Amino acid sequence: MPRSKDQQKTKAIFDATLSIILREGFSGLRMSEVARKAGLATGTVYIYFENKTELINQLYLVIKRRSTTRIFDESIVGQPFLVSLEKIWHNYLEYNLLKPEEGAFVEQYYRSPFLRKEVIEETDRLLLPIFDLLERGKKERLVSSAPTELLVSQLIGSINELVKWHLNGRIQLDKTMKDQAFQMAWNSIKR
Amino acid sequence: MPRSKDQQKTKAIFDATLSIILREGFSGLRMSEVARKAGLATGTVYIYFENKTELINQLYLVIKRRSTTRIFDESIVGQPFLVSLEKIWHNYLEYNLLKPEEGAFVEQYYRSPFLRKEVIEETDRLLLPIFDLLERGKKERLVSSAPTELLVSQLIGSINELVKWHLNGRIQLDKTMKDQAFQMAWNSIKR
Amino acid sequence: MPRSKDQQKTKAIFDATLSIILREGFSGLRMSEVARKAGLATGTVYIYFENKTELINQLYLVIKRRSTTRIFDESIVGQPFLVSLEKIWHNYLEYNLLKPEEGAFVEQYYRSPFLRKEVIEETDRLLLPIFDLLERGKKERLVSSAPTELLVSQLIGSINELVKWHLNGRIQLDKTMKDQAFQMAWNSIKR
Amino acid sequence: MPRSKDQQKTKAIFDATLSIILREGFSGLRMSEVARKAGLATGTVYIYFENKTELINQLYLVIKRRSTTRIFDESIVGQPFLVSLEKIWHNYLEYNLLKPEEGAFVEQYYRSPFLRKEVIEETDRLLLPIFDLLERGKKERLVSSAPTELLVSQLIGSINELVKWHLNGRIQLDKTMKDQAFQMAWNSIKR
DNA sequence: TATGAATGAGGGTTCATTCAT
DNA sequence: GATGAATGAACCCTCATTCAT
Repeated sequence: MPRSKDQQKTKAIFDATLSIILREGFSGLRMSEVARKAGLATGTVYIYFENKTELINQLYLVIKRRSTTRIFDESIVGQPFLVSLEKIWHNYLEYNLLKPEEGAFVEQYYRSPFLRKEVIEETDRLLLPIFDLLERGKKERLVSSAPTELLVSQLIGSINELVKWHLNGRIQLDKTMKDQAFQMAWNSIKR
Repeated sequence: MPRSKDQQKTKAIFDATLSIILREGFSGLRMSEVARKAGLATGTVYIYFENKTELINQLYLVIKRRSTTRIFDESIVGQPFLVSLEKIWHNYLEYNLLKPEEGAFVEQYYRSPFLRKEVIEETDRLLLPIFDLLERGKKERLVSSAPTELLVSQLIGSINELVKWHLNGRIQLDKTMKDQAFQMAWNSIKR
Repeated sequence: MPRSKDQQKTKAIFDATLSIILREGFSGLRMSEVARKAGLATGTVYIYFENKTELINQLYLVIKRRSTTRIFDESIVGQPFLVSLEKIWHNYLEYNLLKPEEGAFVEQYYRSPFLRKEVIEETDRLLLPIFDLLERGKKERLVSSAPTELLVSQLIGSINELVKWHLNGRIQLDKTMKDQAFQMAWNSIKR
Repeated sequence: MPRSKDQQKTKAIFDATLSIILREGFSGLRMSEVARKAGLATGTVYIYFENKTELINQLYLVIKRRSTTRIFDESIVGQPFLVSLEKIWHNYLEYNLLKPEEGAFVEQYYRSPFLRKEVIEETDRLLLPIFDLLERGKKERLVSSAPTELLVSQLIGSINELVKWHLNGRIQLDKTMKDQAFQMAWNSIKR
């Protein structure tokens, strides 16, 4: 049995799901529509995913793993603290700009009846590298001694909002703007 | 004369709606459940709101108007810039801590199929006072010359995330933590 | 208690009912709409009529009685047969052209779940004068010896259809056309 | 391969619809009842018809097309005028006696909120053969010179009423009665 | 494995009728 | 009597899931 075929269909289903959620939101997500957009029959989706909840949770996991991998890549290893931080900060921003559908999905997942705690616990752990990095920054006396959770939340929160305002059209994010935003972020956490 | 339309019932419906959305999310919002929780018959809800969309949009408007009024109150008038800023910052934080159900509602409204553009346009205008305040801060050479939209988005984004982490239990928001958070916010925008 | 007030309201309710049925059909008939159009509160309609069924049946009776009175008036008494027949034929036609809403109502009443057999039995008896007239025509050797029911049905059926086609716009009913139609009717039953 | 959409089911739905309307009238037509009577789940009806309106309009079209085909068949071609006319007249009568449910449906459709103008326009065109036939009768100097619309309406109206009176029990339609009725019809239009 | 018709519980909305004022 | 807000059963339609092919 061609495992490759499976992979393709799984991807088609994920892509279809994301594009529907970006356009119509979670409540516009119908399994038949996912199938149609993925070029499959409705029943086929149920061969790949036990049910809608499973599909959504799997997709959440995939997105979180993929995005973290891309964002942290090798940015951290063996680089000066601030270089790493800036790289990660930009990676995070760019990733969210590039994949607005994933952002929309993740945000809605949190408030959805599909959310599964174990999944959240697993994906929370994906943030460890940024916690580690900031701890290092503290040790190097570069970063404020405020609790790391606070530092991380503020970094993330401000980027998330930035992306929203950009997608809204309230902010036009060019190079300068991004640099200013990073400067603000850095100012907020630096010692 | 029959009983006349009742302000209290409107409130009961709004409260029921919010509490359901906090617990179950937008997709768990059933009109029959709203009615039950509000102590009314299903049909009665339709006397007060033409349909589900209308109920949700009206509620959004009410929440936004009420919250902005509370947050901005007289904090701005005739006070030194930084005093105003800190007051508003704390008002915003406290309001969101006090009414997590409203935050949950507002966040989901944005991605919902119920969203109506005119409503967003109206509520966006409610943010004008904070824009004005920051412009004043710029004129007084206290605040960075970065675009005001950027400054506002960063202030808001970081508070929103802070509240989320608090409600998640990832952050324990005591007085010290709040002060540190404000200090970070101020550091990010000050000149 | 002023009985006149009652009469007026009853009439207002009947008129409202008819005008709604003409525009929207039986299935568009809502008690609240009847009340609104009659300038009354919903509950008031229930003071005058026990329920919807009662309202409709009363209205049917009133219409049938009124129309028969108008159609037969004194046309029959002491006039030559053909003069009576033509008068009645024209009365019937004109009445239906004048009150299309009553025609629409009566037709739909027959197929409705509101129909009550006793009412039909009573109103059927209203047709007796035309039966009598045709019997007289037979005795005077002016009219075909076919069963009177057949004769009556054919006279009525052709007028009803004529009115429908006129209201549809498929036929433009002017004086000539009406005379031609009567001539056809007469030709169909004359000996 | 799944079961594929089924002609038989369409028919079952149509039959169920007609039988309900005959017994209960248009206002007694509930989609769930249609499904039950057709031996299907409610949702299944919606696979075959987009909604109630669509079901009713499709049914109207099918009935009108089928009945006209049966009524006109080859009765008209290459036969003397009066032979054709009598055949069609009888066909029309017999069809309506045979399918009272279709008559009931058609009559109510006209007054219903489901009526769609294009459908009426299309089905009106189905009457063209009888118009043509009568024109031919006029050319052959057999038929009165009255407007063809008038002639057609009178023929149709009298048969419709005849059928109603028969179904009511007011007329017992045997062979003799039918012949008399045709004679009346012919007398009404002949030159 | 793939298909898509079939299922039926469930949700939004309507509207005849009631009843507190 | 008059009012119109309140009630809740009932109806239309959707959509996650199943299953015959």
